[in-house]
Amino acid sequence: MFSFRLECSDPTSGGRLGVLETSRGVVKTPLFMPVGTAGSVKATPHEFLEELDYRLILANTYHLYLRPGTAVIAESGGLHRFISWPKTILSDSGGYQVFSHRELARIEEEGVQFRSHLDGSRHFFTPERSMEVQGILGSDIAMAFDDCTPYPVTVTEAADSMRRSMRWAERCRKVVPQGKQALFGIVQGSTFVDLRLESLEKLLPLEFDGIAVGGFSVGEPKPLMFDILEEMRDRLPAHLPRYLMGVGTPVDLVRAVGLGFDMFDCVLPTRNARNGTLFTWRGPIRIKNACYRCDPNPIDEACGCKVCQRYSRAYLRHLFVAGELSALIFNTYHNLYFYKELMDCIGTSIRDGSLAGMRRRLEEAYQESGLV
RNA sequence: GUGGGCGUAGCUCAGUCGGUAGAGCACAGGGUUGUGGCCCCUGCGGCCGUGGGUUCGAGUCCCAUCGCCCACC
Repeated sequence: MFSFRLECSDPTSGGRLGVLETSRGVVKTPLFMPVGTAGSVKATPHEFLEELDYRLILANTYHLYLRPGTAVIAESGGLHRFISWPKTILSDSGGYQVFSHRELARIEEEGVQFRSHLDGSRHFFTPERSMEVQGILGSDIAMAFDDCTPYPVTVTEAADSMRRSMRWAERCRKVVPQGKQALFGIVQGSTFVDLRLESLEKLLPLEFDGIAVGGFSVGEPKPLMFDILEEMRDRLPAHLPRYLMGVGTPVDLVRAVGLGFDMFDCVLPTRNARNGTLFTWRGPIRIKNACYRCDPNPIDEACGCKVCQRYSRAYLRHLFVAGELSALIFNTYHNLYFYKELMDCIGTSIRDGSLAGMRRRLEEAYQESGLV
């Protein structure tokens, strides 16, 4: 079961408020989904996710297929049971992994030949196979298997790649017809507006449950992405959830919500936490910096998270520098709290009509960091 | 006491035939967008134990000396 209900669409800010429902629960949009590649949001027990009220996490088809493998997950009764997460799961198709490990992959019309990054073993992934594996995982929302186009490419290469993704999307749809598992199609087309619009036109007749936009944040200039999102804005059907894949920074999220996007995932809050970058309302701080050696203050005075309630920057810096596992856990917890609060705040701002102001404040705070 | 080995960046060590020094780690700053805690970039850092000598020129060759290690007495 899958449904998306649009509650309001604010003409001034461009932001949308909605409710997404699956048989495993209800979530409000705009929504940020933490990335749990291998069936776990890194450094984060499920209890923390529940505490932070995250009700939808990502899992990755490619990673879970290689390890532990579909047999183990099937034997355990599906991914939800295997990882003991009763709430909603969205599975990424593996398309992005082909992109990020493209030195190990060879793309053909039929599918992708690739070597495992774990042990070098050979595999052949097709749209059908990705759907089959996502079916075994039993995710609530499956993603079409796409060809994520690198940047930069020529318009010809981008068109070839995008059209391949569209043919693959059609094949995905045949394996997972409407009403079975929820399935989102993915718009490609690199940085070419015409290709993006063509891609969208090709997806719409396939009646996907949601429209994702992929292939951004792969090295292209940021304004280019926002220009294209703006061009797409009025062509996207209002009744479908819009998912901007792999994005992004706090400022990216506010901007993209203003362009009508409802769902996001990104490794930034969790990966950057593990590398020492912590998000705050006054900009990012790099906890490893020497200036925090003796700083008795919390990461963020304005933050209500339990890490900020208890621990000083000095202690968190020490844990990070010492390579303590707790540093990864505390840092990740804080960043996930920040992202949750950010999305809540975005929702409230849409209701208030204050999204533009919030966006300006955040842009100012993040201006100097480069994370804008 | 005798013989041998070793003293080069904060640490562990490279340094060819003699041409005024490099790496890794550490430290400092930056990067990371459908995830490997990985990784990448940049920077700081040296009276080459000390004193003589040979040489146009010594981390490198010679002498002395100090320190550490090993073996033998």
